Amino acid sequence: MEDLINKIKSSTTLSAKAEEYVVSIAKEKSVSKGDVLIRQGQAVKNTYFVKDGCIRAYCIDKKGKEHTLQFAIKNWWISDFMAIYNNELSTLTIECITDSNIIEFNAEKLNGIYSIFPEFEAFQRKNLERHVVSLHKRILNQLQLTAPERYDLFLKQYPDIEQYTPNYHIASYLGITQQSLSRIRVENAKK
Amino acid sequence: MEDLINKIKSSTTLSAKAEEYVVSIAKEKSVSKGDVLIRQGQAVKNTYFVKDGCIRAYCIDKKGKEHTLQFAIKNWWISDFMAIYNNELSTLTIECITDSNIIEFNAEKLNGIYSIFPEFEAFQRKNLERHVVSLHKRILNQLQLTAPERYDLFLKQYPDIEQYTPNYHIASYLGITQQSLSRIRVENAKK
DNA sequence: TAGTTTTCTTACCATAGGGTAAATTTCATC
DNA sequence: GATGAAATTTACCCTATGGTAAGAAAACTA
Repeated sequence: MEDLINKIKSSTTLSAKAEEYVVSIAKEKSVSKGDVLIRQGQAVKNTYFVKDGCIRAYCIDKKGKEHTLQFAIKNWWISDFMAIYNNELSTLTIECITDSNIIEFNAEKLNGIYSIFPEFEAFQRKNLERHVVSLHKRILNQLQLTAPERYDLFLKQYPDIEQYTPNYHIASYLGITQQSLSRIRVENAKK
Repeated sequence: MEDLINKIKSSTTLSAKAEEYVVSIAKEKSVSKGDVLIRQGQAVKNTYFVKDGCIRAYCIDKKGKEHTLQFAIKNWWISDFMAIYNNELSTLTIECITDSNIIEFNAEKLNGIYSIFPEFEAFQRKNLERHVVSLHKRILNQLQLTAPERYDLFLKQYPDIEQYTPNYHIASYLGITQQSLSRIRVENAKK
């Protein structure tokens, strides 16, 4: 919980009351590998802050194939933001890849925080700006890098994620099959 | 200018003073096909609101190949947000595809608006939420759709953009070559 | 440790898309 | 309308990746 409070304090002034409010709507939880926090097609009730562990967000297409949109590790947020912002049912499934410790927030209350404590607007605006930048970068990477280059970059961005997740989730994040990723890894090992 | 003011009013309360301020830092301009508003590698001074016309943002990779990140048409914003938020030099070039009418904002002043008129925080937060959603969707489309499917979707999202821009810019947005797009178009025409 | 399941690798063939080049069409300008 | 430039299509071959399947390795579980 402290990590999160410090994270918030680092980008906005946080009154004692605001801090108290955040703590009051937060629920610390331990979850197990395989647990599903949000299921595709259902209403999205919560947003999660990862204390430790590894969680991923994916969607399943018509053919039943999974596509990983995001991995969340220590100090990251994860939820189906599309569903929350558009007030729709979830298109994503959020699943724990490892046993994890998380902080659960009621998405509605967290969304209502702006009217109670307007100082959170700036905090969230800055968060969203960073989020937009990272998504822009991901799109540009997808456009201009080859699969091996994207894999290199991925390993740099998530240095020790390989110990958390099977490779086929990484392949699904990169937009290739696990067989292709395996070939890339074999090529890399030769060098 | 009215379009923009109405757009802002539709998502935040706008005091007379705030409106006055926005107008005071806005410069309406007519620009010509081929004009470059922001150049890759240089400082980003402005953010643009498109009144009409068509503008695109692209980056050039090591091999000299262009990759289109965004098209902006009527009522859209365009700039190098990565550069602005990270306070870096531009990685994008913003170029007018057609003669256009735009409103130019000094990016720094627009960024300083939050401290002067905090009511803009909510406006910008909501903008950014929508932006995040659209980027998420684009990434998911890239992951789960084939090139012909992405092209279909593109035509639905930008119904009459074909009259503005050569196909090779669309190909570059979709992440394929113009030759591939041409093949797709031939296939589509057969049906 | 043996057995079972999961993950990863390898192999084979099929295919979409890339690279280069040339032909064709469309568009702009005189 | 004639000329030249720009954009699109077509053709050729090549490569990266996909799909399916099977085998090998690793990770669990009893």
